[in-house]
Parts: sequence; structure tokens; C-alpha cells
Amino acid sequence: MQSISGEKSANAPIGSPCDDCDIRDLAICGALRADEVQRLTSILSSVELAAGDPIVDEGEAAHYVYTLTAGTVRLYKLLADGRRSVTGFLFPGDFLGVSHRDAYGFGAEAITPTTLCRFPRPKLEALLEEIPTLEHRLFARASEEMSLMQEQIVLLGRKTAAERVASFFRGLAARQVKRHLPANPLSVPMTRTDIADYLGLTTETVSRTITQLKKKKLISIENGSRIRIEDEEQLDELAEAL
Amino acid sequence: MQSISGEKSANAPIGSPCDDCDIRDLAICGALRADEVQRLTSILSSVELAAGDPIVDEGEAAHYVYTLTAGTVRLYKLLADGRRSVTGFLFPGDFLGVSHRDAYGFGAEAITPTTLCRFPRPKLEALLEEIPTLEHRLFARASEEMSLMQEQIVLLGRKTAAERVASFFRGLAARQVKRHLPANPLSVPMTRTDIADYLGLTTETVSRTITQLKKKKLISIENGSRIRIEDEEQLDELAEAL
DNA sequence: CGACTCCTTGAACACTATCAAGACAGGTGG
DNA sequence: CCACCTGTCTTGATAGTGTTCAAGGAGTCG
Repeated sequence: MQSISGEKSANAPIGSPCDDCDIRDLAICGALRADEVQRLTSILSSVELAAGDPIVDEGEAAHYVYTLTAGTVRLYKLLADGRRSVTGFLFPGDFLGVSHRDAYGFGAEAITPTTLCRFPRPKLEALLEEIPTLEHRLFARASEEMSLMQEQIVLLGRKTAAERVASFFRGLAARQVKRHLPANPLSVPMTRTDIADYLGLTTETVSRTITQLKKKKLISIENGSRIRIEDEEQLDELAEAL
Repeated sequence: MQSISGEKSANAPIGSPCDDCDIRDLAICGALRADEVQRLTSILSSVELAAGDPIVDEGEAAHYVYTLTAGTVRLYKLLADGRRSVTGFLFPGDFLGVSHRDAYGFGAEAITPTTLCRFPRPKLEALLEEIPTLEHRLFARASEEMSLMQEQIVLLGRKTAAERVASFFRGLAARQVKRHLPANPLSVPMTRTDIADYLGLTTETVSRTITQLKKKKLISIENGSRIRIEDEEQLDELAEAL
């Protein structure tokens, strides 16, 4: 229930200054002065998690804001009868919990071994007051995120299964490029069930659709969680119906 | 194409100071000093639109930020083959275009006769720099909006037709309450097709589902666009499956 | 090498979409 | 004031995409 309490933080006990994660790597710090970066660093601590570990629960008091330095995270919401909707995936550089003042609006779990930097919310907010640039950056991030969410709404509301899966791969590729990684091959650390819950489909439909894309030579599968886009043009066309 | 150019702004030509809309009514101005309100007022102008008039087109340069003072607006995105996804509805007090720096990420059209206040984006951004409270407010708004979008993602990804329609009515009621209007009866100015495109369904399914809710006595229809919630408890239960 | 989880594939079903009329306004003009 | 006209809404019959139920295969880790 309290999620992060018992994690095995081998080399970075909770509360210790964050050694591994250099926050100057974060895009959000681009325009900060050295002393400002120093102050940000002073309030964060590091958290290490194993695959499957919970990070926050939906409804839990939002005491911390996190940023991901390594690994992959899924965000999800549950309905009463257990139906799950995965509302997003986080990769290194992404933030978690910025937009929640009181309680987290979703659950979050590590998909792979994951490293997070954790900011106590009150201290972070105090810093936001002092460093307006920071809030500007976070606002810009939130705007980007809202655009992605709208794309997802279109996907869920109006796209076919094949279009959804194609869009998903396209999105993964785009995020790899944004992280300065090669677009190919795609690293797909999440399970078919995660993907299904993200795309509003079932595991079976995702699997069948991937098989179809493979047969059509739009993609090829190297290692289950390692997928190569073979025909980017056709995949794009399918994804956007544009 | 350029949408707002030819509107019949009877009593408020473009560029004129905004007479009808008192921005002090906007929640966003809650903590502003009188002189700050004055400066905000000085940069806005009023726009009057008839039902069906376009406000902005998707991809159009985002020169303005709008806030709705009267009427109802739909936001939508189109796929290449004409499929439409309505990503949201705006009511008085809502903002449009805040999160878009370069180009609007969606189209917007008036559903009913509508009055908008328009801020030139560059001037608004200059004010944001000077009045940090303003950016705080907008950020808080954006956070709320992101929560609603996540709810919508769950709705589109995992809810049945009946649950979607029930959730929709619940949401309408909540927004009426937030605007200090009675929760009942619901004012439903949008067409069945708008609702369908918002819920990821077809017009027919929306109509049939409403008929079912009516038969189950969860709602009653007074005037087509005037719906009364008869059994709030059961409707809530259906909406959230919670 | 066996137990696990994850993934794939098959067959039948169900929910919603599609196709097709008809009913019901709301507004216009005779 | 009524008839008409147009767009919206409702209802019916049929079909389709994706789900559900079920089982087999593949990869992984002890």
C-alpha cells in the first residue's frame, strides 16, 4: 500500500543526496544557473526499484514528485471490477506527479529495474516560487503531454486495432529519437497486456495485430521485446490514416 | 480557413476593448490585484459567434488565447478519412489555446451562439512573466484538465457504451454545479453526433443507449436538449463501475 | 529440465457499427 | 397559420471488428 517504503536502495538510501542522477541532464534545467542547479540537487534523493515494484498508488497522498533516470514505468488507472487502463509509459527524463497537488491521480509501477530521483513536493514548490524559469519549463512539459494525451484520445476513440498498434510503434520510435537513441530497433519492455491496456484492446488482439504487421513486412521481431520497423512509410500511413 | 475573420461581431468589433466580459469573473483572476486585473483587461477584445461558426482550425498559427464568456464550444481532431474525435467541450469560464505555443492542436467550433474574450498571445505571455500568480493559476488549470483527460482515456479505453453515456451525463452535471448552476436538469446543447464523437461511439449507439437509460428510469428527457437525472445514485454506479 | 509467465493461435460469441427508414422537431416562406 | 423542408433523432435489421474462452508454444530462471 505505501509502495515505495521497502525498496532495496542498495547504494542510495532514502534521503541521501542523489549520486547517480545528474539533474543537469534533465531538459528542464537547460536554462538554470549553476547555483540554481545546486539548490535543486540539494533537495532530491535517489530511489532504486526492481521490475514490478509499485511506485505510487492511485489516490495516495502526493508527497513527492519523481523524475525517471533509468528504466521504464507504466501509469494506470483501475475500474472497480479490475479493468485496467494504462494511461502512459515513462522513460528516462520523464516526470511523475507534477500535476497532482493532493493525491496522485494514477498508479505507477516499474516495468524494468528503475532509478528515480525524488523531490519532496513542498520543497520543490518553494523552489518553483523562487525560480520562475522552472515553472515555465514544467508548464511547457505539461503542454506537450496534453498534446500527446489528445492524440491518445483520438486513437482510443476512432482508430482501428491495426492503426492503434501502428501508432504505438511510431510513438515508441519517436520517444527513442527524442532520447537520442536510434529509432531502430524498438525496445519494447512492456508486456502485450500492458500494450493492450494502453491501446484499449485485449492481449489477443494486440498479438494478432502484431502478427499481421509482421506478415505485411511493416515490422519484424528480433527478440520479442525487440522490434524493428521495416517499412516506416507504410507504418506511418497506417498509424495516422493520414 | 482563417475562421474568425468574417464573424458578425455586432456590438464588439475586433480589437475593441472587451465591454461585456468582466474578467474579474474568471477564477483565474482570483488573487490578482486591481491594477493587474486592469492590465489583463487592457489587452483583450471580444468576439461574438453564431452557432456552427469555426473559432480556430487545427494546425493554424496560435496567435490568440481565448476564454469563453457565453455559449458552448466543441474541440475536435480529424483523421484523414474524415473520422472525427471530439476531444472536449468548453463552457463559460474555460480557456482555449493556452497550451499551444505555435499552432493549435485541435479545431474549435461554436455549438451555440458564443462570446469569447481574446488575448493576443505575445502580450499575454509578457504579462505572465510579470505576474507569476497568473502562470500559477494557468498551471493549476492545466493540471485539472489533465486529470479530466485521463478520465476520458479510461472511458474510451475500457468502458462500455452505457458506462460512457452515464459518465458523460455525470460530467455535464458536475460542470453545471461548478458553474453555480443547478445540477438538474442538464442542458445538452451538443448533438448526438457530437456526443458520439466525444465518447468514441456512433450516433445510433448514443441514441439507443439514452433510450435504455430512459427506460430504466435513470434519466428522463424533457426537451431533447434538456435531460433530467432521475436516479443519480444508479447513474453514478453505472458511470464508474465503482 | 521443469515451472513459470508471456505470447500466439483458433473458434464462437457479443457488442457496437453499418445500412436503411421513419419520426420528430424547428425554422421558413407561402 | 399551415405546409413544407431540412437537419436531428430514433428505431430496426444485419454485419463486422474485436472479445471471450480455450489451448498450445516459446522463452526464462531457478
